[in-house]
Amino acid sequence: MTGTWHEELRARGYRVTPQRQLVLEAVTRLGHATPEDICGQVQETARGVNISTVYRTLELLEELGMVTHTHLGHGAPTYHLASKADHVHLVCRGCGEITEVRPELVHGMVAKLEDELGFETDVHHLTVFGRCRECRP
Amino acid sequence: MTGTWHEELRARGYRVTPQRQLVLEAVTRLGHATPEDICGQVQETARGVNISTVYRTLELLEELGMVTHTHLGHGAPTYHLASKADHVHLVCRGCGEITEVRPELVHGMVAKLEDELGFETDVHHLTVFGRCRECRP
DNA sequence: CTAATTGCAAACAGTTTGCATGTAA
DNA sequence: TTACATGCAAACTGTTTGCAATTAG
Repeated sequence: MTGTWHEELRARGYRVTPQRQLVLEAVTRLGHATPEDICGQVQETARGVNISTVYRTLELLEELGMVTHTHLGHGAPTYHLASKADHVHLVCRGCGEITEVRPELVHGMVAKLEDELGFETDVHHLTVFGRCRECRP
Repeated sequence: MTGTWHEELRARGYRVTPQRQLVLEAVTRLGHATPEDICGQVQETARGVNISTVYRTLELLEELGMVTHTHLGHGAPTYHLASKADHVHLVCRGCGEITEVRPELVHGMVAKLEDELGFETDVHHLTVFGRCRECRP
């Protein structure tokens, strides 16, 4: 598994660096992590990695299809492993709780957008804001 | 119609100021406008209104339920009149086109989230990213 | 009058960029 | 050896805040 993306990077003319490995490990371990979270995690594990390197690496990993990001609130976006991203996010405006739900719950909507408009939904990036059971009026 | 929200403001101890009227007019005229767009529009119409006043006013109007905002991309959020906000946004990652669709298209999803999880969806804030017919692979 | 509101400047968070230095291949 | 990557500092965008001056009621 480790070798796989090393080849992928090299095949495209990119290099495998310790920083890139550390960032990917941090995304794997943390899930739903902001660039700053990732930077912090990496700095604990080892020597410092600059925040701008984290941004550049996340951009690269996203381009390679290994990670994806979502906007869960007002601040920084959060990053996931793409392989663990098969869910939709619910964000409660009351308590701020983030819930991951099965993508089947939105299949009806996705099918309608497809049939009526030819629009292909990016389900992994979908975030639904609202109020959870506990926070409803 | 003009008088209505003036009363509303005063009743809550807020004041009706020229700046607040101009910002509301700009939101009405522009639709899908960022704070900066709104500031620009207001400055054309009349004497300058500071960007920080625009932010403070939008916050107030949102609290009063007169406007809402959505995040349609990476940059600044866009503001609408709440009375014209009864739609869901589709954003195409290819051409950047923003489409407004009838909220009925997502009623199935909303009902499922409600039934299965007790989650109340904020439909007006919902933005679906993906690819439009023209930009699909 | 006087408390709410504004403008301004400064602080702030998140992100991007230019460039000299370092390093994977 | 050399093109790619990093670190650093500086610029930049979007937003918030403190405070003195202004103004609606």
